[in-house]
Amino acid sequence: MTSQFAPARRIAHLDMDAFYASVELLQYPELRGQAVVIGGGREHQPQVQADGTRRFARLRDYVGRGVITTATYEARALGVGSAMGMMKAAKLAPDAVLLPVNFDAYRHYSRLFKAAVAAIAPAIEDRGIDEIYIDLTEVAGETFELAGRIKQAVRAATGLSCSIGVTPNKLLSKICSDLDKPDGLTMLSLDEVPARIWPLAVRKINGVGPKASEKLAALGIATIGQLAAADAGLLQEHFGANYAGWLAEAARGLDQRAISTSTESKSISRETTFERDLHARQDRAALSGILTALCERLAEDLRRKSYVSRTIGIKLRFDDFQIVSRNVTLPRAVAEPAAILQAARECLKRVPLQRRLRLLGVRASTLEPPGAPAAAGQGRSQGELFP
DNA sequence: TCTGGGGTCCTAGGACCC
DNA sequence: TCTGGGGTCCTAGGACCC
Repeated sequence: MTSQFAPARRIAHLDMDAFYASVELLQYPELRGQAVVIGGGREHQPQVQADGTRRFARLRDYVGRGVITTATYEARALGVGSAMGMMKAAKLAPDAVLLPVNFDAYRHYSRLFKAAVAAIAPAIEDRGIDEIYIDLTEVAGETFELAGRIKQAVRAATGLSCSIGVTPNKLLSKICSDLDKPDGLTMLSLDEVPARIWPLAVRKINGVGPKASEKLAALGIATIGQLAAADAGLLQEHFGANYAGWLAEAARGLDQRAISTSTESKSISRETTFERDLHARQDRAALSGILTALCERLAEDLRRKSYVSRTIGIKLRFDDFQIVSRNVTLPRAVAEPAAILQAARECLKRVPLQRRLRLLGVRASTLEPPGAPAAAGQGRSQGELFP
């Protein structure tokens, strides 16, 4: 794709610092400097006391199956962090302040920071609520000054800090935004990859997760530099041609992916983990109520986002954490709760339900805008087969 | 008393079509 | 009596990410 005439790309990755926790600190400034974790449901709201001060729940008070979504840097110093079960975290940091998630507030600040960036650099790829890629290639200005201006604009719009990496591609920028957190700004060119990227753990590569890094470790490959030096045949043997080829490119800091500005969803889903594991027979009524509620919420999501869905699926997680899914593609797209529920029930019939269930989810995929003509050649309706 | 909820992409096999 | 090479659509599972 890169022609010899194309200008060198300048891709930024911007990551908000401890985003959920930082938004909470805007509302509760008296917690600044303390260990604070965000997680759980609507319980443990701060209580306003008679003298006007607020009383906060502590991590030790938590009972349930929630995980931490974000922790302040003070809390991270105690060994707790994202995705850790809160019961486990409570052992490490019982005195940490516990706040419930407040997605409405996070979405609000997410819109604010993205709008502030878009006013400077419009080519933005959304990567969730708290991070974006920005293509600065066509934006006038020297890179360091430009990145500083973006950080300042984010702070002015939200009162929050962020960390930015700027490099020739998304892969390196993602790594670099994490190198100097919080409030960091890291720039890197391709010829700096050996000195600054190769010493890092392979896990720092976006796309190398727990499974792949463990397999690599077993091969004696711990750092990105070792990955870059690894034998191509060896990698292919263990990871397949596709992933092995990508690993080798990534280790050299090469990545041609363009910024994607599309906002179309591929699927929409709702799921819930029960307070206690449920059995298909003994807890039939409870499960039925939960399934109905999930379908209603999914229908509401579809309506709000103006989609109809041709494929409805369910997801179950059993008490042993095994996940199974079933889905069905319908002759025509649906969005009504009753139609979703009917399809979900059909899917559920195809799952053996011996074990207790921990989680139930409903998913809508093959999304279309409502009223769009059915895509030609898709599906095989009885009507077409037997005119 | 481990382990949330919302997503994307990839793989692999089978059905079916030309 | 057997052999093709595409291609799309669909399902289920898994890795990974925020």
